[in-house]
Amino acid sequence: MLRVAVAVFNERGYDGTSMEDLARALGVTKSAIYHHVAGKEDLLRQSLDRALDALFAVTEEPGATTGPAIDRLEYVLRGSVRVLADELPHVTLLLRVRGNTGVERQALERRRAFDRFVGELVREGVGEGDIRPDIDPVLASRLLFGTVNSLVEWYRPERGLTADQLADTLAAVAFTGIRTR
Amino acid sequence: MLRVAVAVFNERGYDGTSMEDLARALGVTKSAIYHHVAGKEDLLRQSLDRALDALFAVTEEPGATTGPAIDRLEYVLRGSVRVLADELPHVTLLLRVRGNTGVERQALERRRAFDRFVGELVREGVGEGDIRPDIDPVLASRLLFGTVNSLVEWYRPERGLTADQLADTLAAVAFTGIRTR
DNA sequence: TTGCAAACTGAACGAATGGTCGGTTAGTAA
DNA sequence: TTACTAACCGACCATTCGTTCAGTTTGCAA
Repeated sequence: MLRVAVAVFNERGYDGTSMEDLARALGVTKSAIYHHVAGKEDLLRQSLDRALDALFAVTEEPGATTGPAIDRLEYVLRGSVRVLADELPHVTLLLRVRGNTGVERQALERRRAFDRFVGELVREGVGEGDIRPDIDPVLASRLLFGTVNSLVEWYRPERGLTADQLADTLAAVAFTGIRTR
Repeated sequence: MLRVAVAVFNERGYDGTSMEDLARALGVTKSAIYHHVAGKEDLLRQSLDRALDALFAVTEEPGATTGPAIDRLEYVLRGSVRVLADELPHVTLLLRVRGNTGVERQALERRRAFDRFVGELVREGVGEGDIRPDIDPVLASRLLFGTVNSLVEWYRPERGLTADQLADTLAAVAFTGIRTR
C-alpha cells in the first residue's frame, strides 16, 4: 500500500495527488485507505522516515566513522547510492519535499543534518590533505551530493545498471575531480 | 507579477500554491490576477518557456556548434550555469515539473530535446578521444548535467558567488573527472 | 453454523480550490 | 469636465479536496 502510494506521489507529486488518485491506483475506495493509515500526510511521513532512517544508518556504520576522512566520505557516498537504489521511491519523494506541512519541515531538518555530516567530512578531508584545498569544502560537498541526489531523476535499477556499478563510476568521476593530484 | 508568482511556486511547489496564496503575495485580490493572465497554468507556461528559450539559445551560439566536442560540451555546460543563474527561478520551476498538465508535458519534451543535444556532444567527445571511453557516454552526460541541475537546490547569486566562479569550479571538478588523462 | 474482527463501501461533510462576473476606482488624454 | 480604459474588488459558482461514519462484506477460528 505504501509502495503504491509513494509511486503515485512520485508520478504526480505529493500535492498533485488526491486521495481519489490513490484509491484508483490501489483498486479500492477512498474510505478503505483510512482503514490502514491515518491520512494522506501519514503516508508521506512513513515514506520520508524510511528514506531518512536508511541514510542515517549509513553515517553510523564503522566505514563512516573510522579511518581517513576521504575514505569515510567515499564510504558515505557509496552508501548513499546504495540507499538510493534500495529505497529509490522513498528517497525520490524525500528529495522533492518543499516544507509545506509539519511532516515535511521535520524531514527537511533531518536532511540538513545529513548534509552537515557530509560537509564535515569534506572539511576534514581538506585538513588531512586528501582533498583539493583550492575548492571551497562547502561547495565541493554540495556538488558531490547534488550529483548523487540527481540520480533519482533517471536511475532505474531494473534497467540493469547495479547500484555498485553506478557507485563505482560516480566515485571514479567525482573523486578524480576533487582529489589532490 | 510573473516574478512574484514564480517565487511562490518555487517556495510551495506549483500544485501546492493556490491562487489565494498568489494574491496574498502580490497584495491584490484573486480576481485582479485574472486581469493580467489567463490563469494559473498560463503563469506556469510563461515561466517554463522563458527557461527553455534561454537554454536552447545556448545550444545555438557558435561556441556550442563549432570546434571540438569537448570544447562545445564545456561551452554548453558553462552556458547552462549562466542561464541557471540569470533565470534561476524559472529554471528551478522547470526542473521540478512533473507532467501533470499539457503545459508541463510540453516543457518536459523540450527538456528531453536539450538532454539529447548534450548526450550527443558527450558521444562525439568520446569519438574524438577527449572523453574517457571507459564510462558510458549516456551515464557521463547524466551525471554532468545532474550536477548542474542540482545547483538550483542551493545556489543563490546574491550570496556573492558569481555564475562564472561557479562555472569555473564546476568545470574544473567535473571535467577533471571525465577527461582522458 | 456461529461469532467476530478486519477489510471495505457509499454517501456525505465542511473547507478549499480555480475561475467568473458585474460593478467600482484611478489615471489620463482631449 | 468629459470620456475612456486599465486595474482592481467582493461576492459568488461549480467542483474537488481530505476526511468521517454507519453499515456491509469477507475470511477464518471455534
